[in-house]
This record gives sequence, structure tokens and C-alpha cells, in this order.
Amino acid sequence: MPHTPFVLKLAPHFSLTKPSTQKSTAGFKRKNQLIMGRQPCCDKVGVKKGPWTPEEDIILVSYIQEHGPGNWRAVPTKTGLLRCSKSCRLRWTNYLRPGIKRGNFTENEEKMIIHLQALLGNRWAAIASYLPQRTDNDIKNYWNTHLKKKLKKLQGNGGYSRDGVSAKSTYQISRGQWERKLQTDIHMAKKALSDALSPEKSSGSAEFEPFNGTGTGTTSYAKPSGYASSTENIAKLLKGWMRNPLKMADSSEEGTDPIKEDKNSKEMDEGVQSVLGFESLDSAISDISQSMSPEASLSQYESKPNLNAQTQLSLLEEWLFDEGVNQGKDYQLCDLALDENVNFF
DNA sequence: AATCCCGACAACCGCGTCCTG
DNA sequence: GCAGGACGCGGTTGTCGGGAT
Repeated sequence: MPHTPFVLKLAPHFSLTKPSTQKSTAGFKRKNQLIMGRQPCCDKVGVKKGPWTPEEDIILVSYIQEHGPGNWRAVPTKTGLLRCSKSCRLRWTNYLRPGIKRGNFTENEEKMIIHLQALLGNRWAAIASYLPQRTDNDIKNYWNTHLKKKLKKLQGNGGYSRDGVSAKSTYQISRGQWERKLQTDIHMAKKALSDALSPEKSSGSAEFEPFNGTGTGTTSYAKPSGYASSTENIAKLLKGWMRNPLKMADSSEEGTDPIKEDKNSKEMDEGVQSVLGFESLDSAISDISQSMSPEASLSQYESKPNLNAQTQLSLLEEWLFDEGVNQGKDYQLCDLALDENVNFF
């Protein structure tokens, strides 16, 4: 029984490029690997591992283009991909999904991650819900490879003092309170994100920068792999799917020009605002952090985000959104994280 | 030029949670 | 209420490329 229930429709301009090297995958025969009956998700036999090839990406994207994301269990069977459902979902959510911004993290994003990590700990999915253009995997990797070191370095400089403005006293909070608020926020953000990314009702995601196949997003990747460059083709494929490919055409070839970075950052912020439904990114963050304050009342959890929240910025928020990053406040941030029993390292 | 080392990132694995019958 | 499947999340690993020696 052939497993070709959908027709692979490729854009005319779609061309295959050199697949990534695959050391970890044996030479599978795609045919004759069909297993009748129910197929376990990660059946070790006949499941391909390792890097995805452009061909596989195309198949996956085409399938999702047709059926939408979800029902991952059925994806390998219906596409004939020799991948487990998990792998398919991961590939989609972390790499192929439209709206993903690739490339260097902006300063704002960096600050948000630091801030949110201090609040949430290593709950990358929750953190990612506030950065809709970034995946949890991306954020996690960025944290592990960049931010951990950065913060460690800041601590190592000796400027870190736990006696400064005591974050502990400032942020003496009820964990229960802010966690509850956090759950609400995260739920809202996820819902908004889900709505925004849904092909059926993606009008709200127009601010999103579409997936940029150059592997650069709005800024350039330091080390674009051969395969990464090939994703341009996938982007082209996706282009037709995106309802509002506003900035796709002109978003390539942008380097790390600070001016452009600022512009891009602004765009990102707008995207975040749009998706999260917050008036401003600052208010979004402030809204989270407000719940950390002792004054945070439970009643406000049900209310809309405080549009005047910016006026209630704490020292932390001031640091996070101050144009010039003050190192002294950096240390306070670390202080907060430590006081919150969140392990940075 | 060859080798080693390390950073960056994609992908996998295992576990927890949610959902459905 | 329970069991099993599906899905999501976070930690970890594997691979690749670039720089240093």
C-alpha cells in the first residue's frame, strides 16, 4: 500500500541543493520500509537520524502546507519520510516553520532572554513564547553558548556585588503570585502565537518577518552552512504559503549594520507587540515583572496589560531597556537571578 | 600543511504532561 | 478513574567549521 496520499507540489523555481553531510545516517532505502499497522513513534528500525536533507524538508513543508501542522504521528506515514514524528515536529518548529527569525540576536532580544531567564529559569518554551520569532531551541542554544558566558564574565569582573541595591528586598515576592500570573501570560502568548502562525488566520502576523531562507533573518549568520543556504529554496516554497510576505524580498543580504539592526529590532518588537497583544514591548516585560512585585494584586492578573506600566519600571526594567547598558545594573540582574534560586550556571 | 581544539548549532533522547477512549 | 498514545519540553550529544598551534 503506497504511502503517497498527498501530492508534492513544488514551486517551479524550487531547486535542490547540496544536502548536508550525513555521517550518522546509514544508507536507508526509502522504499520497502513501510510498516503496516500502527507504527511506534521512535521505532529504532528504519528510522533515519541525523541532519535533514533539503529533500526531506521539502516533503515535510509540502505536507504541512497541505494539511497544516499537527497530527505529527501521521506525518512520517503519510509523507513516506523515514523520520519519527518527534523529529518531524522538531524540524518544523525549530527550523522550517514560517516566522522564525534566524541570525544574530539583537540587544533587545538578549535583554529579554536574560530577564525572562531570571524570572522563569530554564523554561525555554515559556521564554520563547515571549519571543515569537525565536524557537526555544534557539534561545536555549544562545543562552548556553553566549549569555551564560557573558554573565559569567560580568560576574568575574568583580563588579558584582550582592550588597548593592538589594534585588532581594526589591523583589521580595510571592512566587505563587507571579507564577500564576506567568501561567496566564504564557497561555495568552501561546494562544496569540498559535493564532498568528495559523495559515488560516495569519493576518495578525503580518508584522512577522517571514522565514528568510538566506539563513540570515534580518541579520547575517556568522557561519551559514551549506545546508543553511539551501534553505533559501524552502523559503521560496514557503513564500507562496505565507499570506503576507511583506519583507521577504528585501530582507536578504542585510548585514550587521547597526542602523539596520535597530530597524530590525524595531520590527521584531512590533511583531512581538502584535502577537502578544501588548501595547509595547516594554509594557509586556513590565507586565511580567510587575507580578514579581509585592504590590502585584491578584485581581490585576485578569485585567489587560497595564499600558502605563512603563512608568513603573523597576531598576531591572530600566536596565533592560536603557539604551546604554549599565554594567552595574548588570550585576543587580545577576543578583536577582541568584536570589530567585535560579541557576545561571 | 596537518592536526588539534573549541565554539556554534542542529538534532536526539528521555521524561513529564495532556488528551482521549 | 485508568491506561495508553500523542505531544511538548529541557538536557544532552553529535557534527561541522574555523581558528590556533
